Amino acid sequence: MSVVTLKPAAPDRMRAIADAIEEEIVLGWLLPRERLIEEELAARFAVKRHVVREALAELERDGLIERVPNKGAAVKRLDPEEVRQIYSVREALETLAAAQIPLPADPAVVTELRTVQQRHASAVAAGDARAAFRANMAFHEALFAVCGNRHLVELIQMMAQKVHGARSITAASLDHLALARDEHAAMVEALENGDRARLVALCRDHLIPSRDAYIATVERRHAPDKMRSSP
Amino acid sequence: MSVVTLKPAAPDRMRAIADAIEEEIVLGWLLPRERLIEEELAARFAVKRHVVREALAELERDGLIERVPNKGAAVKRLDPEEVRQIYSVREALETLAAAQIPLPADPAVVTELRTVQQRHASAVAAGDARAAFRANMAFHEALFAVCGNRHLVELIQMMAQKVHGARSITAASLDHLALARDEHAAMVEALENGDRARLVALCRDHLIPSRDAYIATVERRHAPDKMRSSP
DNA sequence: GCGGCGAGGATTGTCAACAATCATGTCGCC
DNA sequence: GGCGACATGATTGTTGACAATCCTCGCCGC
Repeated sequence: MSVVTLKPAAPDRMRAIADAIEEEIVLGWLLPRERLIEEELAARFAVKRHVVREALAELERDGLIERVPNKGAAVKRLDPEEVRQIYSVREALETLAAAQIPLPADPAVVTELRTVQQRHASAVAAGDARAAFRANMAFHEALFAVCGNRHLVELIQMMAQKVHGARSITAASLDHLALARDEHAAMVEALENGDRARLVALCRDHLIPSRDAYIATVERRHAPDKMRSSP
Repeated sequence: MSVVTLKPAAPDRMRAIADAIEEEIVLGWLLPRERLIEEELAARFAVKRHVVREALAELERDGLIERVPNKGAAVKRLDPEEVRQIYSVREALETLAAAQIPLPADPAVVTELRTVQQRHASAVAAGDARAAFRANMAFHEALFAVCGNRHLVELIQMMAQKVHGARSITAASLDHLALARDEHAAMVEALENGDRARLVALCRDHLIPSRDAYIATVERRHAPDKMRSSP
């Protein structure tokens, strides 16, 4: 690998922009109902509008934004019932994957997971929400990849993406970040000890905090159309 | 709803073309490794190349075709191991959905399912593979929609799509079609009688024939590059 | 005869301008 | 003073042409 990155071709730029927008949504830089206008984004990312359009289409398929014809795109507002359903599916998928992970785990896998987990811990310690988010994604990807079923892993990531718009509450909370860090450590431990029941339970319970935090936040202001401007 | 369908806008045409190509793949009109040329498709469907490009991107995301930059698109060749993994996930998802369907089922649902099922039966009797395929999809969509979790249903459809390229073996086989028809009838019956165990078992076993037929076909000619032209 | 090599054709990727559509604000009328 | 039609501006959707890339095939030198 030397000069390969000079020609990002087509899909790469599109993916890069989609990921960037996704990150801004997760980190709360972009709020629900906020509009995303193609030309503006094209200028910000220094690409042509065509590329932005494809990225927006991708984000719409992933469930992060909504697009109405001739009107534009806006980050999707997730209603609690939808979030509950998604988390229900996530629980099923992730426990299924956890149940299929061969135990005892390969030591190399444990080492790799520990590396990623420490990257996450460092980010949490530094209060770097963006790095924490990235490390968190990397951890889960590496963890579930061990189950051996690539398509199952893809589904898990897909469903995780769908609630990324609901993650801005927990993504910036130090309490939640610290809890996630500890749970990651426990997962690696369970993996190392070959404790399947504990691993499955950890994967299931790991989902609960962010789900409940979002639902609580939304339902606290259960008449969201009452106020229109800042609180 | 009155004059809504007059302006298909953008996404509808794209979806229509994607569906059309998907059908041709499932029915065996388009064989694996066959190339899909944008301009050719644009002419055939009487749309601009831009729309075809989006449709191909969609089909690539759905796992039906493969695209390499600057080289073009071709219908994907599924290797048996991948098919096994997909069916493994499908089994998990569909049994999960079947387990969540409220029983006893709403009579209206049973009536609707019976209607779709009879459409399928008629298509099988007439030997109309295309109509059978459509009715089959409609039946499964209606069946699993009863589980109440929209996102789970989407996942089920998504995974079903991924093996559509492997369906051309069974989609034209009268034996398989007749078997599927009978199994559909049994499912409706189990739904009506509130027999959950039977329903779940039927959903699981319903997947087996097409999976095994494909794997057997591929592994029978386990040196697929030997012959290049028509048999 | 055989392998590198370059020209040509086919196909995809990119671009900028044009057309269609929707939201907003303004003016005239009741 | 309120309400509706209209003009305007902002934004998206579409089109055709242009550029970059890759594969095929024939040619030349060895």
